[in-house]
Amino acid sequence: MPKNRDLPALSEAQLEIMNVIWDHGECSVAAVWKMLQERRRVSRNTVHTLIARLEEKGWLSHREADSAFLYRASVSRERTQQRTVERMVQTVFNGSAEGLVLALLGGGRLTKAEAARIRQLIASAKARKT
Amino acid sequence: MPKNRDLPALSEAQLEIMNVIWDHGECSVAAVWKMLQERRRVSRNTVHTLIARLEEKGWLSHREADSAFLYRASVSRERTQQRTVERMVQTVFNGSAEGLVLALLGGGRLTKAEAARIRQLIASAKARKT
DNA sequence: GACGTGCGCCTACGAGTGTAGGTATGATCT
DNA sequence: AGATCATACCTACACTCGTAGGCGCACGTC
Repeated sequence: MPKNRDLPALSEAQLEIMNVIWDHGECSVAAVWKMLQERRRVSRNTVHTLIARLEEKGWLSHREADSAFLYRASVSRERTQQRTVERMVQTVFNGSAEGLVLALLGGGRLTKAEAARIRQLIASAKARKT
Repeated sequence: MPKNRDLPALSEAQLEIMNVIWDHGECSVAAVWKMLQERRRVSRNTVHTLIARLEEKGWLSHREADSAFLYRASVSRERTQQRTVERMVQTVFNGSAEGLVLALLGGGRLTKAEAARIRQLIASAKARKT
């Protein structure tokens, strides 16, 4: 179980793979390939290479089943997301978490409903902590 | 004026450069180098190469002054931050801005004061919008 | 006029990434 | 048994990135 403190950030293509596996649990290469295929054309071998490299670095592990390898994530999506956000707060927002929230709200990309739900999230987080 | 819609994400070293220039306005290579030098050892030529490549891609532009080039950002820090957050919401949080805020709050990295300020930010954003 | 110093520029190199072609092996179908 | 298919693995290539060495030019100093 590698602590993903050590792991560097995932690239976009790598995240695509991880997302599929986080969504579907254990997957064969072919399964991941088919999922990706729905959104963009990519070769099976490309997916294999990406998966193999992710395993090398500790993001995935596999077991053999039914004459094919099933891969599963060795790092949870939640911890990865948290690490990514922390990293971004540091590098892009100079350590200011408020800066990030400001950018999120100021981007003009949020619907009112989203903004409302976010407000509520933060309110309830406060309730839990105090 | 390139819309940074087109520009891909900045790497960490690239962001280091951009942050210096965003903080100090127009800078010569030597100036940026000295700023970075305070935090980590890096060659002047490295800084030059990074800056040149950033200019190639439209993040920076320069003018000549006093027998040296002064570089300035052609994309604002705010828009870059917003683009980065949006990109992250899409790729890491599957389009869910709430997911991002949840990860931010759940990371255990925020002090109570930070959380409070964030709440206030969101409250005032609401006030401005309604 | 020689000389150091600062600066822009060209070149390079190792690592990582995205992409994929080819090969070998084992299962399945006819 | 032979052909087809799925799968894992090896190899490769172009590109980016971080890092830096070295060259040449201009300018001030001695």
